Amino acid sequence: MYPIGEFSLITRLSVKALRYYHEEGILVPDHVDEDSGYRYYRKSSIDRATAIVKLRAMEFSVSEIREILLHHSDDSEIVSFFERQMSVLDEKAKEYWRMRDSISNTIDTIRRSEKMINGVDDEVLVKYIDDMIFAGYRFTGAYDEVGKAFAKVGRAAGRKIAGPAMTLYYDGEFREKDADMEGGFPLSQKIDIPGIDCRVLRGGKAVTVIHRGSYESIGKSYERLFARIESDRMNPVYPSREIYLKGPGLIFKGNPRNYVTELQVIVRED
Amino acid sequence: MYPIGEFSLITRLSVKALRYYHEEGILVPDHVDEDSGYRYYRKSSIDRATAIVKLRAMEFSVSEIREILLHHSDDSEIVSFFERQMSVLDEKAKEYWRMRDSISNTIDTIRRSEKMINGVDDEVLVKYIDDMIFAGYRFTGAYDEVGKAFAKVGRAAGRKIAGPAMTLYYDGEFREKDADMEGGFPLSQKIDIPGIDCRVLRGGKAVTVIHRGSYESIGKSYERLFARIESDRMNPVYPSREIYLKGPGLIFKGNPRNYVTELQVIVRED
DNA sequence: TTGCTCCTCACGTCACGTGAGGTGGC
DNA sequence: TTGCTCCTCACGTCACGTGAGGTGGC
Repeated sequence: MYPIGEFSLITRLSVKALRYYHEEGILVPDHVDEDSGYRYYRKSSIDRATAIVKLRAMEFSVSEIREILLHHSDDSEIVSFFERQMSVLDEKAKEYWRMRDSISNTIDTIRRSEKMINGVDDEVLVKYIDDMIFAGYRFTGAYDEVGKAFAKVGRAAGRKIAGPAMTLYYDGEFREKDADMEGGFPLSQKIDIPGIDCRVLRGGKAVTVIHRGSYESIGKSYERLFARIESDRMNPVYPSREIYLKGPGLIFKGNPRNYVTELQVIVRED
Repeated sequence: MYPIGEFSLITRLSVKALRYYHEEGILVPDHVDEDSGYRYYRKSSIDRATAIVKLRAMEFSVSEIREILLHHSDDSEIVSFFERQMSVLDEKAKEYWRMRDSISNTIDTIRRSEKMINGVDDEVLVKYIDDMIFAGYRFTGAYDEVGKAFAKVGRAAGRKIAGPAMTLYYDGEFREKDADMEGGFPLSQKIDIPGIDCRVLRGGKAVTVIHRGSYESIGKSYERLFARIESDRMNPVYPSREIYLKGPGLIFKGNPRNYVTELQVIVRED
């Protein structure tokens, strides 16, 4: 007969755990001294204790273990318990993996954004834009409704997103409630999802400018950009583009004064 | 200003959760009526609430969220929190996967054992045994020390184990304390681990018998087996084999009366 | 007498869920 | 007056960990 301390060393169960298992009735001492209340365990109780250790390691709850120990004494009888528990653990593993993956995605997005706004030039520039794979959702509405397009395309493209959100504007003018526009993302690979238009978006010579601050004041940056187009006698080609290098984040909205948006208008010289 | 119920619908946080976040100071109502104690939230608090929802979905604790919200208001500032949390979730996912895998292994082992004892013949038989890949650990000692060999080989071979535990006996006689024996498992693939001997174990014509019950009475089954070898004038080739078709389980020891062991002695006819 | 082992409360954990019992405005 | 929304306790969760304060045998 072992007192609780020795039995604890043998079974690698803490003294408190042994007392708890006694209380819960899944591992009752073989003898309890009436005067002192000391618990004593027989050698033969070691098997039961190690079975409990193994079942706990499989994350069976104490009450499930009670159920198992009450009715069964052979491995082959509890295969169905194992099967159920396996799918429980499987789900948990997958769930944690999904969460991990989502955080990883978030980190990537933030990092990409940091890189892109690193050392951008605030002057109006003429530059050549590369072709890119782009997935977008086109609709007619108010300018601030574009968020739903990002959400739609974002869900569909997931890990294939390769750059910041963009909006394409098909009208050559300002329209308060019925602007024709398309929100989406550049991708690393083509996708084929109904309702989403994924194709190669052609680049070319473009006039661009960086807008810093909230979207309300974006008109002033367009003014600078179109001034240059006129002075250089270039012809704008629509859709024009807005690229949200840094906008509201995934967790925090952030301070709009720190938002960074690139405006791009492809031009044609006749 | 929204009362708590409306704010709950907007943010998809339960009323109780909102009260708890108030108590914990991470989401304080914008106004609390002094008389009634009613909580009211401004529209501008929705962003903070959705940030909390997203951080909770990443399994940040409430106190971590308090820390984050106290000092930060832009995604780019909390990348290090994300990185730490990602590795935490990564570990959890892997841990659950290991547990899942271990249960899956346990199930496979039990199933295999059930299959093998299904319809075995209790008579002494002469049959041909196939070659097999076998990994074993050979040592000299008492018969009941073979468990350590199974543990050693089992850890090394893991998923490659393809059948029940076996012992090979190299002495042609009974030896109480210094038997020369080897414990191990048949494998599906060769392994190369120092200290463990993995090779093809040759089969051949053999005399076999099934022993049912505890190992203490195994002598009687050997008696039947050797009686047949003698009566048929065959010559035994060592090592002989014991195959534990059903022995103590991974969780329960089970009842020794239900143990099933196959004894095999390869024979040569001159 | 001192140390050691053991005992029984009692409280804490973490993020809420679930009543019980009561109030104020439409 | 009735319903509805909200309020504040208070207790429960799950498997123990962590003291506090005390006892019995060597």
